Amino acid sequence: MGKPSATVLLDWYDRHARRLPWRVPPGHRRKPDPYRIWLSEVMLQQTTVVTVGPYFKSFLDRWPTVADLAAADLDAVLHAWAGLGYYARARNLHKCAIAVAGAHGGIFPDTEDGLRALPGIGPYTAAAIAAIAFDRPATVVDGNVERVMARLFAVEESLPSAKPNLHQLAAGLTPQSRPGDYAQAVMDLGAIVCTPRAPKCLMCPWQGDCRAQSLDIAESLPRRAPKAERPLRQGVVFWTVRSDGAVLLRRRPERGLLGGMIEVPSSDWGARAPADMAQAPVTAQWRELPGQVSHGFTHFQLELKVLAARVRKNAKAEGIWIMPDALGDHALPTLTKKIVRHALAHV
DNA sequence: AAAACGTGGTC
DNA sequence: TGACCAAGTTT
Repeated sequence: MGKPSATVLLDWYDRHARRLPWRVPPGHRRKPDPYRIWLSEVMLQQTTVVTVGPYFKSFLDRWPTVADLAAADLDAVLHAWAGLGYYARARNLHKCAIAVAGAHGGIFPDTEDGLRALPGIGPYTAAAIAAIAFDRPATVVDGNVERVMARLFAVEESLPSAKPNLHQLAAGLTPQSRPGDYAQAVMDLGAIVCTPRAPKCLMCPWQGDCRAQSLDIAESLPRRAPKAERPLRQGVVFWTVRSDGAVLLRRRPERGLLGGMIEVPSSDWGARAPADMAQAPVTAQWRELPGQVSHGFTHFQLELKVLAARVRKNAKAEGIWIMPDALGDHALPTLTKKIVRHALAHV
């Protein structure tokens, strides 16, 4: 079985490359803007191309350069990021913009090590920016590349322990010529042809070099260690409506889950919802709304009952009073939006 | 080093 | 419909 050829893959890429908002088409003379490459790569961390599209365009429209983004309020960035998830990315994005616009004079580092030192840029993103924006022969390894390598070389060891091996196999194929296009080509191959389920091996430019295909085990690779089960957590949220119509929300702490985002005040989330009103933001006549709000996080499933009450115009409470019409002006993550929708529909 | 960290789409 | 997964990083 021959070694998979970068040239063969690049030929395939020249014909099949996806047209993406942040991508310079293959063979194009224009150089990619490192700011756009960085912005897209951070947004694409654990997030699909389809989801990222509109966010990328609105960020670029609003903050065309890294200096513009650095000058923005963190609140505005979190608001614009709302719905994308993994909100630490938005805080690190802002930190990184400030670092680049400040200490680096508005110029992104052009080496993996230099990039790796910036907030929110890990091994994958540093390699991707070095390759795509600066055409350096960095080895770019994301989930697609891991899958492609596991199949090409029929790696039976399971993830995540196989990561170092897969990285080394990927490094052995990385070319000196057109490394940026090559990196995107392997990822496109994984997204279009070498898909997790039902890979289209007959369309693959590397089919003659793929051990997994010759063994007819492509779809079963890469193997993965069983993932931990997601426990169920429960709680109650307090939908507090003031006599002028404003509702009570609050900002979550900067660190941790949904850090810095706006939430509806709630009890702790535990194995069971608390039975008393001890954690209510105000003393009031609480009434339970029908149904509940369910939301899945990466590491637990959440179920929330909604309690509602009306309070006087001069009621004192920790938080932010917001008119329902103005909710769009704030950084509401999807969980908060679900609760708001549920409360508005049932109160 | 293992766990924390969101969300939406797919089959 | 529930499990799986997506251009990972941080602590």
